[in-house]
Amino acid sequence: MAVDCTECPLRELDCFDEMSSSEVAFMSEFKKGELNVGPGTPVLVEGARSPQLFTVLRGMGLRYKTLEDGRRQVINIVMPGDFLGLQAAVDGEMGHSVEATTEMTLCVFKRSEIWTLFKNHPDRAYDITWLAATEEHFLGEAMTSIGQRSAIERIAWGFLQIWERARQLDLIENETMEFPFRQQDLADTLGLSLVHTNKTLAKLRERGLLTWIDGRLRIRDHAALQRLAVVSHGPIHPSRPLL
Amino acid sequence: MAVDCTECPLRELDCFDEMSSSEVAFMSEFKKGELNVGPGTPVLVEGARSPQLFTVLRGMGLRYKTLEDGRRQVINIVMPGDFLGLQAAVDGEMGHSVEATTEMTLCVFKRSEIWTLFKNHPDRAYDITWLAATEEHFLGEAMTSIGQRSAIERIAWGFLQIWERARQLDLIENETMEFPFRQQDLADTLGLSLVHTNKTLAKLRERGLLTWIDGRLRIRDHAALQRLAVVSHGPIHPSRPLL
DNA sequence: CGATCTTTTGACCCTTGTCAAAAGTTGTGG
DNA sequence: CCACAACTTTTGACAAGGGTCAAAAGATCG
Repeated sequence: MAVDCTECPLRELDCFDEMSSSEVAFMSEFKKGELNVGPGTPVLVEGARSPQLFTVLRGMGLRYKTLEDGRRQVINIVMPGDFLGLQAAVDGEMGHSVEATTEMTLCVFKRSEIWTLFKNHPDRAYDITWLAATEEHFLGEAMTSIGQRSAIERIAWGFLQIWERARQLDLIENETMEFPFRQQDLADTLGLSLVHTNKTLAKLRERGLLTWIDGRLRIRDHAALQRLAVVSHGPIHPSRPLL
Repeated sequence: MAVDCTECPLRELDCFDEMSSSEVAFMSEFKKGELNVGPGTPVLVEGARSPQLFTVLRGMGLRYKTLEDGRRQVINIVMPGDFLGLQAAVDGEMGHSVEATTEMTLCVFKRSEIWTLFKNHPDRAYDITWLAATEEHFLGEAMTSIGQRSAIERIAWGFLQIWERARQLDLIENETMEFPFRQQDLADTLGLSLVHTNKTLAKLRERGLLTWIDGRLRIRDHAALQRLAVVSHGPIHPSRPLL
């Protein structure tokens, strides 16, 4: 039932690094199994210790933090290839929660073996650090969006990010991609209210920049969105590690 | 002139992990020298490759990103013990810039040796990952502040963070700490305008929660600030690695 | 003692948030 | 297959938090 790392469908993609056969062999051993969860299932919980680490094999979800009074900030959108639980692995506990939005399949690793990994597989350890540093990079960009951009700029920026990731993962079919989130999720991602998000979205639609119907997103004018988003120098990584 | 790692003043602090003598010996070798820079000096530049990595030994600064039209988002405040340049080390280039605000002393490491570190010093490699994961954690919190909190909540939250870090670094003297930034810096950190930051700051002062005079900050009512900031569960780390 | 930078104030108003309700969707059980 | 509950999207009206502009008041410094 479970996919063996030797035939991991993600590894085929151009956006992921090549892996030597010994690396693949090690990952096969490191992988303890697969977890299948349905929409709405919490995968990791803020503040909790998790004995497990995951790599998303299939499906989408959200990472988020909640304030005591219920306000929620979505940190980012979880897509295939994302590595989950690193904070719990090194820090002891998670700084945010992760929840599946669609049905989702995760490769499961054992947290306690991460130390072995560092000791015996420096190349893989380096990859983990790469991922952490890259995530840090992304969060800096996201912070800049929320802190500096106007509502319409933020939404344009957000969709460009999502679109680019989907493109790399080959998730775009017929010019559209699956986008299974609610407007509320988008609002919480960008630090906007639901109502204002809705109205701003309408403007983008009216201007013919994008459509979002039946859970599928379509970018119709990429260039115009980029202009709107005031994108800074965006060096897109050719490929990244996969765990 | 340069401080040898064996007598690193930071290592004495409770907030940093103990280091074995062999670890110290390795760091001594890893350290290539010291860099002394004055206020306003750029240490790392967004988008640039840097052949060097740094650990802040003394002084304060800012990490920030700028948009093409000049808007600036401060990612966080740089304090002693902070490790700078990881993104450039693994990614090739920095996702943000770093600038010294006060005079600053930095320990200098050679980027190219980081791979040796991963190979021969898994414990130190693990520490680097720990730092990256913890930074990620912090950025998530900061994003939540900017995205969800009101102006007064953000400022309260921000000062609490800064105060806590200063406390750990034993930087509080006479109930006050050095805080060498401008209101504009604070505004750019929290995603607020200068004017509004100024007015909100005045409210906090009037309520007797804090003072900020002559570049020194004083928290007068810590509990009230925490209530204002709607702090979520804040597990403070007993100690962290130092590089 | 100007020149320059930072902080403070006041006036004004625009972007975004809040409230409320209608309209559209989806799913469930009878 | 309909009816109803529950959820999401859309609209409109209104309020306000926070932004912008401009200028005065304080600092800093050569």
